[in-house]
Amino acid sequence: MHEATLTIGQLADRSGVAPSALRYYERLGLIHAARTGGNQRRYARTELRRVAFIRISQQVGVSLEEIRAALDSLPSGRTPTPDDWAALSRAWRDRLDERIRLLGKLRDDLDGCIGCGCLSLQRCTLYNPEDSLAAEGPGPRLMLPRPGQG
Amino acid sequence: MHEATLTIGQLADRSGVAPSALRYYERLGLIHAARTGGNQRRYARTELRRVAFIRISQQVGVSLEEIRAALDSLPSGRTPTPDDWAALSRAWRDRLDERIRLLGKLRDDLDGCIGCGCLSLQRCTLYNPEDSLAAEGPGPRLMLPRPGQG
DNA sequence: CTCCGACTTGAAGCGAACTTCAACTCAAGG
DNA sequence: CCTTGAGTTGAAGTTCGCTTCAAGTCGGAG
Repeated sequence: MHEATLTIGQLADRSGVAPSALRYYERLGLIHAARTGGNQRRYARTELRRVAFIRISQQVGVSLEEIRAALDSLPSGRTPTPDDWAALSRAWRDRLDERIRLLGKLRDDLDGCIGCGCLSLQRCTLYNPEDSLAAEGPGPRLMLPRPGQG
Repeated sequence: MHEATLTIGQLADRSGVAPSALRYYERLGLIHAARTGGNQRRYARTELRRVAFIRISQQVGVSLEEIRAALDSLPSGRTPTPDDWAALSRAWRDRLDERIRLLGKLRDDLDGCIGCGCLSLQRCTLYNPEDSLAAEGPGPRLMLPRPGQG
């Protein structure tokens, strides 16, 4: 016991991420696994940290594609140090600040409009909260919480 | 000029929402339109306010299904008053506060972890920010910014 | 009346992030 | 050796919030 590597089930249990999601992450190049003779995945323990970083980044509102790009920027030769991870985390700080700021503004405006009950389209500050309304391309696009795009 | 009703194109222009989206909202029962003899939609001006409410609610992070439920709770007999709209908006306040609070906590934790560079799964407060990790059902589900889905 | 742009419909597609399924192999215990 | 649970694959399905398309109709100007 206390093996050096983890099976996909073990990584799933320890990270709280479903095996199917882990395989999906691997297809996207977010995590990596060695293979046994019988073609089963064996994860290094450092992959736990990668998975943690992925889930935290998702909470910040970053897409898997951007997360992949961030992970690719980790030093390739050596095992990433705490400082390496801290640098990546710092990169999300501004994202998070901006999201919090926009939501805060929305709340303030909503409070103001609860007072007046206006909801008038062009007039109300609520309706054009300084960005949004910039449609680009097909597919679903929400105005604020958009789970990955800018 | 200054007609009593709006065509779908006019409503689209005035609300900033694409005609296809407006038809979609109608299919979901979020907005309603009368029809001309030739089967074209004619929107009452009050629909403008409904559309505004829908877009604002989306920014708060509410799903179209929940928005529909909220709109259904408006008085059916009369045209909604500013107070009616204010009551609905107030209902989203708590949602918004909670989202802001969670993001704020994430930011603070992220700051803490930038200091230590830990990202350790079970130990780090970042990884289990008091809720999340409750999978239910198929389909995509993000942990925080979830644009509407549970 | 003709024309053209705006409108109608249903069905299909898209993008993200996964899950589910079927059919199969591997690994460990008895 | 046999069984059983865990792992493998590729393909297809799911959810949300739309957009796009094709094929046809409406409506107002000239």
